[in-house]
Amino acid sequence: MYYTQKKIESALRRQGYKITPQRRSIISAIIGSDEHMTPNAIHEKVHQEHPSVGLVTIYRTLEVLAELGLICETHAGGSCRSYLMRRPAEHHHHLICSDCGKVIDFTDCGLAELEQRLIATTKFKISGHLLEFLGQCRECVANNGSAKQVYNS
Amino acid sequence: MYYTQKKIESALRRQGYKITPQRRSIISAIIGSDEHMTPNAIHEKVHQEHPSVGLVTIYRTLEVLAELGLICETHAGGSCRSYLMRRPAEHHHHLICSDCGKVIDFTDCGLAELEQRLIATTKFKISGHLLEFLGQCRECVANNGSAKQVYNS
DNA sequence: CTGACTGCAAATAGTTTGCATGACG
DNA sequence: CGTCATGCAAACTATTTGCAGTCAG
Repeated sequence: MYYTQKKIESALRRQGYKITPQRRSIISAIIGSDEHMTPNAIHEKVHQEHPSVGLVTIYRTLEVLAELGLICETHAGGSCRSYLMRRPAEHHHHLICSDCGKVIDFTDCGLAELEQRLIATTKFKISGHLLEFLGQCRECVANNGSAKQVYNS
Repeated sequence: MYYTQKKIESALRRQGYKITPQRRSIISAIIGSDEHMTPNAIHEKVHQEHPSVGLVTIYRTLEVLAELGLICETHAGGSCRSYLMRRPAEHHHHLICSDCGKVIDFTDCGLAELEQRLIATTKFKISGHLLEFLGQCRECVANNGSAKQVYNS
């Protein structure tokens, strides 16, 4: 279901990109995490094994991975910076805990009908959609109090 | 339906904020535009009338307006920087042209059922959702060629 | 009057680029 | 071996903050 280290590496190789220890480590860091990660978070994680890896390399590797569609960006909680996460091969959306950052994927958004209606009424050529639910996971609800209202619902 | 200059100003006043010519101008710039605007775009527009207004003031005013829920942020095309737009008072979503930035609002997303299902299966406390369709409007389809695939669909 | 608002300049944070060196294939 | 990748430093862009003067209420 999810991409494996192997699959990603062979995809890279197939596209003429070289496999370096740095890239291996970056890929493994992304795959090994259940949460969205900022470039910075990835850097810290990679740094533990390979202290010499620069943040620049993270950015450049992420660019390549995103280009090949092996990772995707999301927009988590309040801040709008680009977050990245491992990505299942198929269409999916996210349910994000705004407290701990936990991400749950789901695929059945049932928006096809709405999309058709929008196309009919607006004559747009729709290329995709972004759907994210925000909230608090059970653990964070238990720990804190009420959820912050992040987006209008 | 949409906030008017008057309503926004009285909301500000009610909260103890002062109405200055700069703020008036910023509000009017946002209200007067059909598209999402970056802080920079707002600055340019405001600058035409009041050349002395600094970008800093734009940021500070936007912060206040967002705090009071009078404007909202969105995530347009590829780039992930924060964009802002006028905001209807009620629940709505956006259909965004990734070429020209045109924004169409719609309110009937029909996601309530999905939300209930997610709550049931994940035990999340869901505080809201973000739904944006990306594509090209009729004009841009006519002018260019095929749409770029921005988000997975 | 007085606290809130503004503009400037400087500080931050995040991200990108140029270049010489190093390593994958 | 040639080419692509890396690391460093510097450049850039977007945004925030400190401060002294100004203005709305």
